[in-house]
Amino acid sequence: MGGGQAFRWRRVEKGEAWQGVWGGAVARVRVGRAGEVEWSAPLELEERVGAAMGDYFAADTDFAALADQLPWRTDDVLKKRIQTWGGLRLLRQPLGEALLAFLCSSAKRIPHIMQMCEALAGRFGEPVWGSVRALPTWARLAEAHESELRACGLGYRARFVKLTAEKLKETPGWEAMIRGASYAEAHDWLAALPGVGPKIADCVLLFGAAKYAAFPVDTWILRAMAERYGLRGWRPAQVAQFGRAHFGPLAGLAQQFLFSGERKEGKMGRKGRKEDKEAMEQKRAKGTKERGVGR
DNA sequence: GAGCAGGTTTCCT
DNA sequence: AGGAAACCTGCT
Repeated sequence: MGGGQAFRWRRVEKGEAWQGVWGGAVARVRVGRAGEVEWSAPLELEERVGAAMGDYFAADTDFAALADQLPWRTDDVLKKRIQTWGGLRLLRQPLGEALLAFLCSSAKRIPHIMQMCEALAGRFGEPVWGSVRALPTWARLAEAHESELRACGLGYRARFVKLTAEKLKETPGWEAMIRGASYAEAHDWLAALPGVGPKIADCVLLFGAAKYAAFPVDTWILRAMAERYGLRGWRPAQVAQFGRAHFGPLAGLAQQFLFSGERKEGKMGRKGRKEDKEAMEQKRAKGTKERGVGR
């Protein structure tokens, strides 16, 4: 839940459960005594949430079976990650919400992305239950003023949200269009939205449209692929292409296994990060002919 | 308290 | 094409 797929889940009940909000639903999830997943929702929302749960958690998808289709038999790195992260799932979030959340995510850490989402929901979202509000619709965001969005802590992203909202307004059927399109078509369409580049487009498709060919390349994956697959010095677009070629049509699932492993290790020690940075520095120094040291 | 972050755009060479 | 720099804000 804290894996960076969705940003509206938080621990509740002394950390024994998670509470999440999506669409018009709010639910709590915990692991039961026998290891089974239990969920609950406010009584008045129970029916609606129950109907939405399966879709959100992609209950119809057997991720273990999908993971088995990945090339782990010839890839020890991947094999190890799959063994460690066996229960991994890819959420199927409402497409518009995924787009909004990841549009806010650029150059930000998870806690701040969560803050931005809360602020947007609090200011523009419809009430779901008690003080809990949903993320705003894109139609509502199109009505918002950029200054109001900035007040939600979006910074320069506020302009992108506003511009994207206006562009989406011109294409009312965009969600269905994305769902029906091929990965490549959907990716290119999304990446043409203001503030949406290749990484965010891939995240939206992977977590909001179940397009598993998407292979988001962020700094974590860039580092993981550099270190574990010998791709030092490769650029994000190249790594993305490698990922799709190497891991196949389920590359996005492989990405999540690698990503989870890398984040876990990154939290334990920053050594790898430092080394990588030094390598980059050296590379830069080599390619840069001294041209005035301004500053 | 300067530097940086789970990127993208824009402006350069 | 490909590399920097700029863009906001909160956290370390």
